[in-house]
Amino acid sequence: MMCILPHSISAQVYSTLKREILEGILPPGERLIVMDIAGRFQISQAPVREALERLKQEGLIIGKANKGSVVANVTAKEIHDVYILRGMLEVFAVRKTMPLLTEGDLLYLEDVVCRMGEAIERNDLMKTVEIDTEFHGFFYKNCGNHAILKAWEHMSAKVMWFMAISNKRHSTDKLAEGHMALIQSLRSGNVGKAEKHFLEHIKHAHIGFI
Amino acid sequence: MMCILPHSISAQVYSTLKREILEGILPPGERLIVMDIAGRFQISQAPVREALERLKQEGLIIGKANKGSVVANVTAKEIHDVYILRGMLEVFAVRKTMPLLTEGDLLYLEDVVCRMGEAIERNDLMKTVEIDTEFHGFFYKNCGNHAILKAWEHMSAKVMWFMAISNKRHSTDKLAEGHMALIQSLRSGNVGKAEKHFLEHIKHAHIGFI
DNA sequence: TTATTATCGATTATCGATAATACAAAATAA
DNA sequence: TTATTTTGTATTATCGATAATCGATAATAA
Repeated sequence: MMCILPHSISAQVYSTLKREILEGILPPGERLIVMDIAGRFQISQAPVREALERLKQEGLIIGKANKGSVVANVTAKEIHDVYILRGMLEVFAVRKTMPLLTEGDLLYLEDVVCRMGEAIERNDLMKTVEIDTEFHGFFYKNCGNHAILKAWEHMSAKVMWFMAISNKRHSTDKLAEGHMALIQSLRSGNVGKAEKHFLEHIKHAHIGFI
Repeated sequence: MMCILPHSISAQVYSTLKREILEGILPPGERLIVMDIAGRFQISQAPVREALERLKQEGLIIGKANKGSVVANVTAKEIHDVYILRGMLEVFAVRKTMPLLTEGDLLYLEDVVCRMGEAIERNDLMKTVEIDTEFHGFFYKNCGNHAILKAWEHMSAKVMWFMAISNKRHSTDKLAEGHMALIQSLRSGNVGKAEKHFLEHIKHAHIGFI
């Protein structure tokens, strides 16, 4: 209950609206009227409300009481704020995960990057962004700290949004190579070096793309 | 819309259920049936679902798809995980806020601690916990990083829960004094010292009370 | 004019009922 | 017996309609 199931109606609405926000089809400031969306999907208001609630909690939309919701605005300040938080968390996650990495893990990560390369090849922006999130999410999932994983899950939608915006302005060519290089650092066994490498990677992803 | 308004029905249900969870009236594992709660408050299911959704997102309850929700369990591991995360965030928040503190801010914080003392006097556990959250929330609100404030808001309900549990086992006598001492550190102007003091305070609040 | 109050339209918040789902237990077949 | 299918029950997920709320605008009074 109240879990947004993969196949539930609210989940479909959530996914669709999220994609449209990330792709810019629903630009910042665009109003999201429950009844309109319900009509568009030919469903009742309840699942729409649930989907909007989740988007709001992830910061993709802003809702005012008894008024409607609008697509949030992405500011440089906000990207910077998230970068600071993500930097702290991800450095921690990499530090904790790295000593536990198996060869199987590294092969998995390389496979993820391969799939990312394929998504980039066919210009599939959404898939590219999703796979990037899968790559970084690996460390949050394996760092052994559930609270930090939750914090990542709370902000990952915004990170995806930032990435989608920046990748429309800049080339994604070097994205897969950059991740392969991260794996190289992980293989090196030098934790301090890997932490710095991830931080630099994040910095580039957030600040460099403004 | 979909903001839980202070006076909306869903907000009342949320507050009541949260209080009952924190006070232990609803113990871990207790099932929360939408229809039952709706009947108890003499309302329909919609606001109940909204309240449960929020409790779930805060980690106070766990919901399985198409099954009901149950009150979550508090484990030592979980308290430790939240402590690690909170330590990182709050040290950052204090570091950023401290140089900006005015005398008015310090007087406000002292007033907060006074009110905390009063709540402790009259054995008002919930109020004590709320005021503690207000005290620490001050730094998240003023650190200038909205993402970190959001992260705090996501975990503060759990922090309140941990505190409520621990304060039922241990005395709250020294709680106000402890916070006054924190303000002393803030007045000292020594940022490094204050950071360490806050970290020690958090450590005590989380780990020491298990 | 200016301030205050009343009305209106748009949109959410809430309602009560129905449909869909998952789990457990009972029935059936091998 | 053991595995599979069916049925039943508890509970959520969804529905369509009504009530409550907000902001803006119009009407009124000073």
